[in-house]
Amino acid sequence: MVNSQTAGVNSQAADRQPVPPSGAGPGPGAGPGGRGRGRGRPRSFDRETALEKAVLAFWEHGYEATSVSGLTEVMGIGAPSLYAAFGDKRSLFEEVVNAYGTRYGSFCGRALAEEPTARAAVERLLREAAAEYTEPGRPHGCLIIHAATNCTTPEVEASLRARRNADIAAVEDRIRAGVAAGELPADTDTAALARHTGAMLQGMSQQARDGAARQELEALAELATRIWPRP
Amino acid sequence: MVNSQTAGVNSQAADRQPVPPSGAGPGPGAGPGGRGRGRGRPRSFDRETALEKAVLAFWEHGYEATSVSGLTEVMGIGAPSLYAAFGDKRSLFEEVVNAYGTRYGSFCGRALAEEPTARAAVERLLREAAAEYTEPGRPHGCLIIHAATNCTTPEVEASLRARRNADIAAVEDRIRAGVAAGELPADTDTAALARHTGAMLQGMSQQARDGAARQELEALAELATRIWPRP
DNA sequence: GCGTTTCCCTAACGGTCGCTACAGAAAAAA
DNA sequence: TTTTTTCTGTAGCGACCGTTAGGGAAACGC
Repeated sequence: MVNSQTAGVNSQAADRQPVPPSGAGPGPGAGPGGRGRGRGRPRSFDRETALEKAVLAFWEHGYEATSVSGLTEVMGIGAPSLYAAFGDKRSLFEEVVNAYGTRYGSFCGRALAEEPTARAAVERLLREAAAEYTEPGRPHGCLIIHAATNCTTPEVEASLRARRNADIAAVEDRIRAGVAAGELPADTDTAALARHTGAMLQGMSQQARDGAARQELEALAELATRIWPRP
Repeated sequence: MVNSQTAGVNSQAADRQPVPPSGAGPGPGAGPGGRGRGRGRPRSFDRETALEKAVLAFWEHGYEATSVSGLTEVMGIGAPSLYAAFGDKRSLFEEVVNAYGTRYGSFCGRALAEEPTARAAVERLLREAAAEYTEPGRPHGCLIIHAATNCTTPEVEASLRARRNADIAAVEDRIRAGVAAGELPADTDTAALARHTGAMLQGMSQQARDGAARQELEALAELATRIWPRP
């Protein structure tokens, strides 16, 4: 009665893949949209640009407070185009979170991977977070931390929570590697140090949202590194 | 056309005062509601009990995600009774925040006021926060920190933000007093220490929401105090 | 040119939101 | 008792939510 179709899930099988695994470069076809060759009319908007707008919207207002009509407005497309290109709101948000991670959150992984010691890695992580969280011209703080607190959709909340805990686990892995390498005492409480790093990141993100300036967050980062065992 | 009344603000001038400044004790009249003597039918529910339920609901789900229908359900009253007793959703939330502060957040002010030194005050503040934020049988974390992030009503978000910043300012006042008393070096960066304390509280609150146990938060609190100038 | 395929726009769906008119019930005051 | 005042339950308001038919319009392969 409500939906006389098969099961009313989704009738049009649009492309909807997060990112087509095309070869290197911007891909074939310089036209707008340009996702290789299709049979019919090509998309009239740039998917990546629209996704970036969605990232900024979700980043600033969070999952719930960002309405689909608000999304269509900032993305410059109609609701049916949004649903055809990204699926429903949740899958768009999922894609947004991934895009955020690669475009804005990559400094975390880089700091952990590129620095020679665990201590230097965490120091750089916190220092760069102070800058990232207060970068002018974009929302302050971290999307992963703030976009899905107090959410009526528990799965969304749980997904970001899992991401946060995974990030802390990554820090702990790096610290453990430092202990194994002999940089840190063998009895170092790696879990506590990692959790402390995560708590500092989360506190800094909240402070950034509450109006703290970059210098203040950097002072915070500097303070936080004092707890480490003397080198 | 929409509202043929005067301005449609509020027709019934119910009592709606947050807490009647009655004398000490539970007040006159042991009956349910018992707000002195009124002329008509007395309220059939206990206002304080209902408010406490609202505190827990807002605490757990936040301002936006707590619907009025959800509130009426947990409070055990109908929507008109809620509006007559507490005004609209926002003023109820305001009252909830105040009630939370006096019933669950008072440990902050006590720690700052009762300890002999600034360092001991902050240490106790963090240690007790670890316990408060993970207390079984009630929502984890802090309502002030989490109930109005990503809010479609900017005033509500701003109100809690102001409260957080005021709390940090209170910590800084205590630290400054410690400097003035000679407990701490005269060149102590009081603002940074206070902000660090606030960031730790916020990080601990988020960790509590993300599933951290009391012991883990206590380890965090212990770590955080290492940054203080040696006594 | 053709037909086909896909996209975009308008409009609307059912559901929930915060909020309230209205009438009836209940208790205090007379 | 009667009168007056207030509370409570039903039922519904308009607005917005996320989501989707359905009908042109546009660009492809041929």
